[in-house]
Amino acid sequence: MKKIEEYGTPFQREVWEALRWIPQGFVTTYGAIAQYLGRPRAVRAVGTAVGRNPYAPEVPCHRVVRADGKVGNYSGGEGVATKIALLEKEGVEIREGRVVDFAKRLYRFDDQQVTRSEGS
DNA sequence: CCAATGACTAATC
DNA sequence: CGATTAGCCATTG
Repeated sequence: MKKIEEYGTPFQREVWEALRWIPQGFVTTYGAIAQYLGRPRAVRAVGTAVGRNPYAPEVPCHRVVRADGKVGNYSGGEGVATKIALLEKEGVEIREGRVVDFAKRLYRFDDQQVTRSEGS
């Protein structure tokens, strides 16, 4: 693993490290990361920080999508096309630029990625 | 320090 | 659902 600790601002490092908690096959939103970092309103800053991730796609910045379920943007490889390719390769289905079953694929940093099938 | 910027979000039209 | 507007925040010049 690379040493994130040596690059970027403290805030950016927090964001990049947060990306590591996102399980393969799941996605999260910029807002979720912002909340996880204790800065629920810093969604833009989070987006900028994620976009500047120098370790993509090693650090799963491609697992971050928009709050409405759309894929959003991507700066690596072929852009959004690469982002979608990576996600589908991990088992996240994408249709018309949106994540299929977004609610079920969303990782909230709260608990584990339990797919909980209609609990009681 | 101020002004501009951006892989965002929510509300309106 | 696409286009616009306004809000918010860390980073950068």
